[in-house]
Amino acid sequence: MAAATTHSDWAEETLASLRQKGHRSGGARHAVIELLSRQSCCLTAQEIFDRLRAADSPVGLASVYRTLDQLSKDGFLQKIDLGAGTTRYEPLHPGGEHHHHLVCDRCGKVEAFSDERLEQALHRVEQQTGYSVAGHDVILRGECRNCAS
Amino acid sequence: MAAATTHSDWAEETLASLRQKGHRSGGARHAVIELLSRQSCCLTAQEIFDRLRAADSPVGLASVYRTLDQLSKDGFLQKIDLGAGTTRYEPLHPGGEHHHHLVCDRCGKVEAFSDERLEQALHRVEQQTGYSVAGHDVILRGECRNCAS
DNA sequence: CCACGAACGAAACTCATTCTCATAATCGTT
DNA sequence: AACGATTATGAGAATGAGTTTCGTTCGTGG
Repeated sequence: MAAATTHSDWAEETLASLRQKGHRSGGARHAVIELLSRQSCCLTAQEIFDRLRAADSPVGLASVYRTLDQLSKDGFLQKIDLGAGTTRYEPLHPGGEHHHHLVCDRCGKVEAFSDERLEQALHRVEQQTGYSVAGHDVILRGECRNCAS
Repeated sequence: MAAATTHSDWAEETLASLRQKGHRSGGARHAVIELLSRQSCCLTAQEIFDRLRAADSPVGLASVYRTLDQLSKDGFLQKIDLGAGTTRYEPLHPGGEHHHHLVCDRCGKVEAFSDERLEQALHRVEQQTGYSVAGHDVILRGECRNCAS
């Protein structure tokens, strides 16, 4: 695989980008980025807030949202809306694999999947639209193996 | 074309299904269904509420949500979450064409598209997951022709 | 070390959606 | 056609995610 970024790489690159853009390094943003870098699955803002509270980094909820918003705009996070009324966020590894999500409507479990042919089909459609497509979201809904039985 | 349902068919089938399930026919639900049947593009609950208010059918917002929820569960409506914080709904024509959405991040415009190869790729992925997949959502985001210039 | 301005946190606020509950309407039964 | 059981409805309160405001804190260049 062509140099997929590791978790700590992601945090470093993200912080470096912020520094380069002239931002200062505050404690709240650093804590959010550090927490995100250690997660592979997607988190909600509230979960991030709660976990940082439970740990030794009492951040404000507003700072969590500010950070998530900023990182999403800069392309370091992917916003994922699974339809449950809360947005989820997960690190986006540039050059790393691109994946989508599979949600169990019954138990709420979320899994990731990726498929090259699907990406190709999406790419082809994106060309045809006439839009300059910046990205796409794909969500499959159904029942997971456990719930289906 | 292979018997795609017409708009009024959709309303009739939807009402028939409710009757068959032992529901009574109230005015609010009927008004919501009737309004939806006349729309091809997706609407938000608030838009439905406002339009019915503006017309001669003063329904309660709770009734709008109740109806939308019920019809979604029964498979007559598709819930569409475009990420703007509000859920949209549109009639689902059984046997009719299945489409997805293209959203302009700048002006908010929504267009529909459909692509057979994309559906095939999705279907193939769905088989591989091990889930019993009930449906899928695909959203393409970008800038429309107007906004890109 | 200072001053400036960015980053922060608490709390008020917005807005979509859900809940509660009293009232009105529907429909099978008489 | 009236009755009664029960469902549908609507107003408004409640919830909860996300945003805004604003005074305070803190990082950083000078």
